[in-house]
Amino acid sequence: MTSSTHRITHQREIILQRLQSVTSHPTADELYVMIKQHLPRISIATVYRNLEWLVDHGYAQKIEVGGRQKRFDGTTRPHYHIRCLGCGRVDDVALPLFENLHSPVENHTGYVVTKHHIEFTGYCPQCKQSRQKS
Amino acid sequence: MTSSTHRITHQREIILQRLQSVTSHPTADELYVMIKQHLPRISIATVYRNLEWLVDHGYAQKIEVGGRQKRFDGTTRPHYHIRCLGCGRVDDVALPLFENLHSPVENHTGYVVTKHHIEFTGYCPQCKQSRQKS
DNA sequence: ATAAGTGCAAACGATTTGCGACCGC
DNA sequence: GCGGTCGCAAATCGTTTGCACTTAT
Repeated sequence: MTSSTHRITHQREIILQRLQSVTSHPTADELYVMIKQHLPRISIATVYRNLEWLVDHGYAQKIEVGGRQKRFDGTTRPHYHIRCLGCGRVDDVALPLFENLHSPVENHTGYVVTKHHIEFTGYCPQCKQSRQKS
Repeated sequence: MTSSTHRITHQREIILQRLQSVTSHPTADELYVMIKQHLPRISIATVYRNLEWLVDHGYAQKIEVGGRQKRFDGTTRPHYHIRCLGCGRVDDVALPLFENLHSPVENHTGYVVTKHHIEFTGYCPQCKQSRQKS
């Protein structure tokens, strides 16, 4: 933990700070436009590389849900998500974690289980009204 | 349900049949190679188009899990999955469904919830031994 | 000096699309 | 003949990579 040279670079700091400033779960390119306002010359490659780095070093998490793009979350505490099938937005779901599922699953699958994730899908408050029996 | 012209074409039939012939959860290109043995001139575009069609018409499901490629499932009964972080394979998890989660989630998120999915991740029997404290 | 990090542009892998040919009614 | 479907190739989208240049120590 206490080695290496540059560790938290300026770019990394801004990226994490922008990620933590929102409660949404932005995609890399959504973050890219947010970050550009603070670092106009940053490249999308740096955003991807540093998001990966932040995840690997326990500063953020990548949430692997459906939809084409990956999304990122500035908190590392595990929690569940709900994704809108209309607009793609992702919100947190405040449900207690089901920790106790892992061992029964290990028993019948033979896997070692490291994590689980629950993704709900549906329509967000905005999208649900703009589709009253279209 | 009873309209249109061609409905189940030969290609669609073979694709669904191949998909249903396996208990794994193949990606589009894994299916493509399986299907080519029966329809050597089929194109990958047809596979994608028809998988989409089969899903939309209730013959199959797309399982939106992590990893880069989408996977398909020849059964439409909802169930949970576990994905191996080593080799990427996906297996079924025989856990009863948590149907009762939807209304509490609707209440606190304001979404209309249509589905949910649980994805476990870990290491499959094969991969877990080939990584004894590497 | 040197190892890590950056920006840019090109490469990549998965999926989608435009289009002319084709098939079954 | 007509609408739906097909195969092919090209296009697109999200993400990753190679490389030459910069930066902090």
